[in-house]
Amino acid sequence: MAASLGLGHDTYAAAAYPPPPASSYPCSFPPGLVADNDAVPEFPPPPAAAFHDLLLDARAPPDGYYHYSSAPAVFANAAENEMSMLLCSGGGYVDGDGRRQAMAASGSPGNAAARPSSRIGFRTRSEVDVLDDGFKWRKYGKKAVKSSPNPRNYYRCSAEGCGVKKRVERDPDDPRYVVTTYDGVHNHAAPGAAAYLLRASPPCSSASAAPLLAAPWSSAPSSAAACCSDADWEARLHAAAAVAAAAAAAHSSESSY
DNA sequence: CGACTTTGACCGGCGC
DNA sequence: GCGCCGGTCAAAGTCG
Repeated sequence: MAASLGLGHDTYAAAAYPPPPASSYPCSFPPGLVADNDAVPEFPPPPAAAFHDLLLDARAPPDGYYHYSSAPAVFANAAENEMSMLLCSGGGYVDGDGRRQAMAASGSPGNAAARPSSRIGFRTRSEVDVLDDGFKWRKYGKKAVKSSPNPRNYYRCSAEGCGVKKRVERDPDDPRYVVTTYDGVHNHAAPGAAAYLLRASPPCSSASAAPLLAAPWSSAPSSAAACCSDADWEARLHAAAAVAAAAAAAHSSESSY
């Protein structure tokens, strides 16, 4: 695995931001999830990292332009599923050549005034390209990109008035992985698979995002183990990722603008 | 027949 | 100014 995580052209320069102290992670990974040491050797896994708290840790940079969360990456393995996650908000990212790029916005790429407030990328090992995250998406474009042999697909949330977009592509370095990048924040509830995740508050999180971040592992370990088959777990993990991403983005926007 | 996907064209930003 | 590139549009095709 390279020093930075390959997300197609939009390689997130995670190495530029050191991990926060262990004390920033007051909670535990959910049952069955472990940090993936091999994926990012320069980021030793926090000893006790809360998935949702990491997601909530996005903050706007001082210059309002570009940053990574102080918890730049979350890695998880569960049975046959692996997922890694990166947060980015504030409207910019660093491409594969290390150049700082403006966030493209709908209808006006690079327009700082119109750019979305957040972008969050997931890297998930999956045989299917499009993960069911509980939201309904409409594909609006497909593009071969120079940085990857695999095409990049563009989706928009089908909900009326919701401008959330996502890009999906196979990792050029490892086609077993799907890289999904979300732009924006849903302004509506998840109509499908993610809905069942919206339950009791997690043990520690911000009040604003708590309802969205209540993942399966937020309940007692015994009940979590009892309700999750491998397939169920994978589905929940995917859905939780999307829900958490939306919440993290919302939190980032609330605290930054 | 409506919703969705496909795909080539188009647009704007960026580097040279 | 020009060409490259990523992102989006929109017409045509497909599907249930």
